[in-house]
Amino acid sequence: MNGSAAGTPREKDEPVRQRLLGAATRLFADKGFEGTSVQEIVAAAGVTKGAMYHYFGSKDDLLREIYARVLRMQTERLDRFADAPGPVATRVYDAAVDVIATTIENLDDSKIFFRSMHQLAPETQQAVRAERRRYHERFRDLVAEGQRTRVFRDDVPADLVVDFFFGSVHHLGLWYHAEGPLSGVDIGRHFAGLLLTSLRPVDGPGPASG
Amino acid sequence: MNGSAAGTPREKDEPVRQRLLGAATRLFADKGFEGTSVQEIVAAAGVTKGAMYHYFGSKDDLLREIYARVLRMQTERLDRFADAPGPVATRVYDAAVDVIATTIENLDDSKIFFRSMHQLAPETQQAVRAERRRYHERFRDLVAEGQRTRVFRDDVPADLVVDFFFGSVHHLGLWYHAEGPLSGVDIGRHFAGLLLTSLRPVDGPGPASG
Amino acid sequence: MNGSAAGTPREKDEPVRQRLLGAATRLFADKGFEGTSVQEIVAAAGVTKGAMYHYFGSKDDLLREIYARVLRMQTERLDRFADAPGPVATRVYDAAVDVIATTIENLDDSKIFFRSMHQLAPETQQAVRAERRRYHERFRDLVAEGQRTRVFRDDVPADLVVDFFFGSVHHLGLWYHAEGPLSGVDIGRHFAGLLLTSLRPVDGPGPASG
Amino acid sequence: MNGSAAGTPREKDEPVRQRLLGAATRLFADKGFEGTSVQEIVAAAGVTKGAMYHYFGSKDDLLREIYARVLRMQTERLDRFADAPGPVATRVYDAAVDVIATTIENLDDSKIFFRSMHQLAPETQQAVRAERRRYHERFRDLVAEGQRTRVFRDDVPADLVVDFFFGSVHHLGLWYHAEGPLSGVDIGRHFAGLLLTSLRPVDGPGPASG
DNA sequence: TATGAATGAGCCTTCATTCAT
DNA sequence: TATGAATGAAGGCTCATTCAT
Repeated sequence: MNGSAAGTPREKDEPVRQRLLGAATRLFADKGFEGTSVQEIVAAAGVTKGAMYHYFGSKDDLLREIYARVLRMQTERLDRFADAPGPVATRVYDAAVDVIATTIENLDDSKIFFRSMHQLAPETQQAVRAERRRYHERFRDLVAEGQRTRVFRDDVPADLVVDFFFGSVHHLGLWYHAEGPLSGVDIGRHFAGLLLTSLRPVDGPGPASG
Repeated sequence: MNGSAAGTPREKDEPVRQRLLGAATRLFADKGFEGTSVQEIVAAAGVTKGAMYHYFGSKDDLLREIYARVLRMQTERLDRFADAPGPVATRVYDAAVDVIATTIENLDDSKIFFRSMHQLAPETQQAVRAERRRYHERFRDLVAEGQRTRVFRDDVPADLVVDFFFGSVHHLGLWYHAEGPLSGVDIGRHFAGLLLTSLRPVDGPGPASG
Repeated sequence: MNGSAAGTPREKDEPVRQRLLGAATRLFADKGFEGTSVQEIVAAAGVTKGAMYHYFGSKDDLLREIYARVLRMQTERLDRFADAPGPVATRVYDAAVDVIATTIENLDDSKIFFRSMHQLAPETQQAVRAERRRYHERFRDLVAEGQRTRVFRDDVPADLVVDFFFGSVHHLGLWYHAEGPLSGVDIGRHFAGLLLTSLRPVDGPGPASG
Repeated sequence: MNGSAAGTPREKDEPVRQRLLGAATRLFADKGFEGTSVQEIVAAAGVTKGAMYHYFGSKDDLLREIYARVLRMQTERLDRFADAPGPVATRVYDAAVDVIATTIENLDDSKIFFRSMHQLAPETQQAVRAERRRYHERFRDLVAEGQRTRVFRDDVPADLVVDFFFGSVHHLGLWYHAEGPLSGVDIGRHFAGLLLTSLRPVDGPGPASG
């Protein structure tokens, strides 16, 4: 018989834990992991230090959870798009639009991801990299499928295409602002369009021949 | 008869200052700005703390100098390529190859640049952003020139094209390793090729139509 | 069954805070504010640095508390004597004896007060000066009352009389030693006697005419 | 054949030394001895650190010189007044006026004297105290002479009278401002008048009997 | 006589974490 | 489940002083 008697159970059961993760995400994105003190996090979450150490083993633990949450979501979504029916070009396009729109919806997560990787404990860091690499390979396999079927040019290694595109994705947190005229999906369509176009078979690697 | 009499005086005139900047660059890239202690920097440079504070006003000052050095170099190089004669596609291609090769040659600088911006004092941060914006605009103007002259597609805003491409550039530090099979110029040619291809006039924005 | 159950809770409720203030007072008086390190204070109080920064925001904060304590006590005592019934000469005499005896009882506070004022933050300094000025004015009004009623000579501005007398008070810390033959009240009676005599109406300002 | 060829020799021979002492005096009075860095002193004097360490053995040495200068001047002046002809009351009065006027003319010296004593090396401190004590005794002997000759009341120890009066003198630095309406001599006459009056023979030690 | 780069010890403060309650 | 006092290590920085020139 706990607090779930009234209100949505999910949000009532672990409100402290969620508030802590939310506050930590916002602060880590704004000021960096090392630039944020545990005191600031618990103050922003409206709890005390003792409470935080009840739910999380350490400050690093908070960061680890944030990474886990991001990776879980990204993997789930990519799987859905990659496993969908339809031509490979469409699947790549849709997955590309989605990853950009999703990244923009969770821009704080993205800011943290590439800025704070080196703060994780070595083993955690390796685990994150491994999971990330699986994600990369999933996307690369899609590209390679397009290359095998002659839908995409094959003079650029598929791995390199993925690094090319995901650079643009990861960079979003450094320039995108919600106040601008373009929504996340707008950006997604533009970027995915550039990606698909860049993969069209070409005559040569140099500057446009025409 | 040492090198300072007639030879290159660079290594003898400011050896301590240069050693400090070098050590700081390496360490900041490896462990982050906040993860690196002044003690570690001076130990790596083989001097004492007092010496560091003789040449730099603070730890922040070291970071500021690193940013200034990067910006100066990047601006100089882009100007050279943008002002060169020849068709706009060639100029964009050459500049794109160069920025990637140069970034890879100075990968530590690149790692620091986008990870530690928020550690700079607000005014310094603004100055860096302003200088960075000028660089962005210089590149964007090249793209826009190509769009005006119908060499490039014009259904994607030139600013967005620049953000798309430079995401890939800035991301290099997160995956490129010198031990791989591809040199900086190799990567540059591949990425610049993808960029140029992505800018070819297209029928529509969706997944490749034909 | 310790003192905190029913006895005086003072020693048990805030032992660390009080020990810190006591140690700081003693050391600041001996070696000056800048000549005393936080390390020395916490060692003398038998706690760690972290504990000190749990109770006080900074080393300056300790000094500020010492000033506040002194000012509170002095103001309270002067008010009591000034508001007492009886002729003005008696009230001035009693207040003068008391301030001297009290100063001698808290000689460390007195040593700190006039030696370390310039170490306070500008705003704190102003607040202390303002409170000190109110004290001065309270005493001055007593003197002025005596001048108006012809009990005291009125050829010396009352403000100047107060500065004259309180110089002697503040100077106590520089020469008084408890080992001497005279108690605080002894000194108080002598100094108050000199003050009262100096205020007797006179023929002229020059050297004694008779 | 040194720089004394042009200009007043005295001021030309040791201009650096004098400028350093002047700058140090001003800064020590403003910010305290420990609150003033050697760098600030040499900057204010317009010389370099090396120059300072050429003329003075240490920062402490500067302070020692300032104390020596003050003591020398005060002793000289008191001697002149004490050894003058005339009644003892007049000599005390004149000496009292002079010490106040002189103190006000050199208020920075006075501020330093009582605030920074504890910064001197133990031996220097003892030497200063000894010299100071000789000064005190010289003045006390004047008072005692007046008591022996029945010009002054003798129910207050002469030593105490001197401590009483010199408290007022030393306190000047804490409240006197040149912008006020009263000159140094004005204050001197008022304070000396209060002193002389306070020394008139009285009926009893208590509050004025009338 | 004067320079200024370099030293090295020490200072104030912050902070993640623990633990008795 | 939660508190908050207390710890202890580490961090950035200042500064009087020295020394080769």
